Amino acid sequence: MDIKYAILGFLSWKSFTGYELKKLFANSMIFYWSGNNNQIYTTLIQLHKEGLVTNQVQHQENLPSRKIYTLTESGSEYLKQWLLSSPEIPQIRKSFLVQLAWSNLLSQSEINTLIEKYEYEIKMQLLMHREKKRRGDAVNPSRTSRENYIWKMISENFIRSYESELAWLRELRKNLDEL
Amino acid sequence: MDIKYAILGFLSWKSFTGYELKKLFANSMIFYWSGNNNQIYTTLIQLHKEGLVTNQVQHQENLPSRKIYTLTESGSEYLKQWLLSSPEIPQIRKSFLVQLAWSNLLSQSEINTLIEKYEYEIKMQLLMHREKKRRGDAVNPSRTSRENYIWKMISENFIRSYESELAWLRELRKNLDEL
DNA sequence: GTAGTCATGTAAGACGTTACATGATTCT
DNA sequence: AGAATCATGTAACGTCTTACATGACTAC
Repeated sequence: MDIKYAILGFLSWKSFTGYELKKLFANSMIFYWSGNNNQIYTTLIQLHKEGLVTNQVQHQENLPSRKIYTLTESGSEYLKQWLLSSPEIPQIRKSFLVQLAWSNLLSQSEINTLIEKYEYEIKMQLLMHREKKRRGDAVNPSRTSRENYIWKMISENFIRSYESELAWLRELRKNLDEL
Repeated sequence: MDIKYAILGFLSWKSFTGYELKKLFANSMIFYWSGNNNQIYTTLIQLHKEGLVTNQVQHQENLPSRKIYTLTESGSEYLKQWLLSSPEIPQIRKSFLVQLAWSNLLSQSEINTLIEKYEYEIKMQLLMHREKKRRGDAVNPSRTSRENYIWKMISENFIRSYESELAWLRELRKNLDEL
């Protein structure tokens, strides 16, 4: 999948500048791109060339001008086509599992340390996500109750992934200790 | 993370040719790279330059020659250093969640179709993994009971991820129907 | 005075994929 | 006859990341 659909999605919510989009990407987990300049600005320029978005330059005093991007009719159509396309299977890459796979080269205590470090990282992620959900400061267009529910469930999806990982880790540790 | 550690890991198990490694990657989920020629052969050449592996050319009649790669002492050291390094957090990319996020543009029945398609894909993945585990034909060095257990738990990790996803999907569907 | 925000853009490079290239052998 | 396996390698390209570049303003 491509960042362009995520950008078109944001613009289907409301108009944004590249700078604003960049921050939205940087602060979200669902929209998993880093939010680096290169990708955002060049994608916007390309979408503009293809007529999927228009922009309006807003001059400001004492601040740089901003380009406010708006979705066009054909942009909306293009996005909708993608929304209806068959979902891809999740791409899950856990380099920790690769470390574990070759942990035969490590001692029992080195393995335990490795697992503990990973467990700590996962717990931190979980805390972050739970805190974001609790504070309700996660991005959420919330145009309808359905949309609001869907965005909450998207947050919940991440939380459950981490919870499932922790449950798995507890079992792993317990059985390794008994071995 | 880099494919080179995964390759060094395989070679810490036993010697392999590039072609064999390619198939190992293509058939495994944990070692999530596609197993394309370019990456494998060029990485092996680079590892050889760095002295982390050596190779021995084996000429065969009626078949192309093969280069059998073996881990060196310094390759083993290099791998071990990485094994001891702090695990990265999992990289989870679910483009389906991006589709869901902007599903405000879709009708209720279009959303349901989308969810059903995704559910089907996840179920298929789960079946595949369960079947692989049941048949016991998944790659597993199984040099010690500890290693055998760890590799089984790695398979289990994938199965649980998909099970957790399905449980989440059931809840999503149920509540969207009631909304 | 150092760092951060606002705002846009470019350059260089890492990582990964598909496809191209060769050529004999074996299976259906 | 056509496809797959064995075996190595290269080319072209897509995607994403970090870092560079500018310049004014604001906050500590």
